[in-house]
Amino acid sequence: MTLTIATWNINSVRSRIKLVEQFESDRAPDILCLQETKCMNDQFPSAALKKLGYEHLAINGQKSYHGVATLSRVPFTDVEIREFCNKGDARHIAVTVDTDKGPIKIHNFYVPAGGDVPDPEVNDKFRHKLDFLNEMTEWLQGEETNCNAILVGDLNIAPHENDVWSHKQLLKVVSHTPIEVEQLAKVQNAGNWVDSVRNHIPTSERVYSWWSYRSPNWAKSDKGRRLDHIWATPHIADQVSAIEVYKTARAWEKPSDHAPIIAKLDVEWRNL
DNA sequence: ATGACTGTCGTAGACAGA
Repeated sequence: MTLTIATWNINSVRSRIKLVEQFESDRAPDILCLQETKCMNDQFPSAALKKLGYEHLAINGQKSYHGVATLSRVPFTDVEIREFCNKGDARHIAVTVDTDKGPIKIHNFYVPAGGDVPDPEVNDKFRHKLDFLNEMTEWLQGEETNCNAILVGDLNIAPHENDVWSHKQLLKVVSHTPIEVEQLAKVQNAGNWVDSVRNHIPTSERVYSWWSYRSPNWAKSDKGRRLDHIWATPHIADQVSAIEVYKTARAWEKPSDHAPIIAKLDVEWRNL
């Protein structure tokens, strides 16, 4: 038995509940981490998701914006929510599940997008993004270093040259600027995280998880970015046997602008 | 041509996404 974990920026869970159902039917991940749910907890379509087999729901929503949720067939032994930058934003939730390799903590993050201008002096949203990453770094290098963990989500940064359609043209575009890439590396180092997607797909190959709505020929022009990530602590990273970017979902009717990413782990969770 | 868009709230158009 394996454990499959998916991350997907759904861009409104209420508008795209049918797409979540389609994804469950196609790939049936055991744990599905959603970002940009865009609704308060009492508006969350819990009943429809429980029908899909996701009996265990960890939800951190807010009105209109942001919001994360972790849906699971596996029971949680713990749920934790952390607020960043004292803004009251719903951008993180962590669950813990029991496996034959011991407990695994699964962080689900939605990092701020950062607005248009990549200068913290003139753009408060960019400053917020950098502050958020700093807080992540400080927290992760604290008490979070010694347990088995996975960190997924829309981190809104494409770190490598082949994580964007044009490294040169995006160097000054928020999501691929050197300062962001550097800050993301600090977060990664702080938790000793392995980039599981790049561990399975070499950096010489292009990988994207997001394509703008503004391009009607998004598939043909393929001007994407890898904004969504699956990281794991070293021992768990060794158990990741497959990675898939489910690009099919980006071509569905009324899609999210992000595609799901799936990791398959050789980890036992049933009948422990 | 990095835009030719999209969701929420609320009922027009601002705001956010990235």
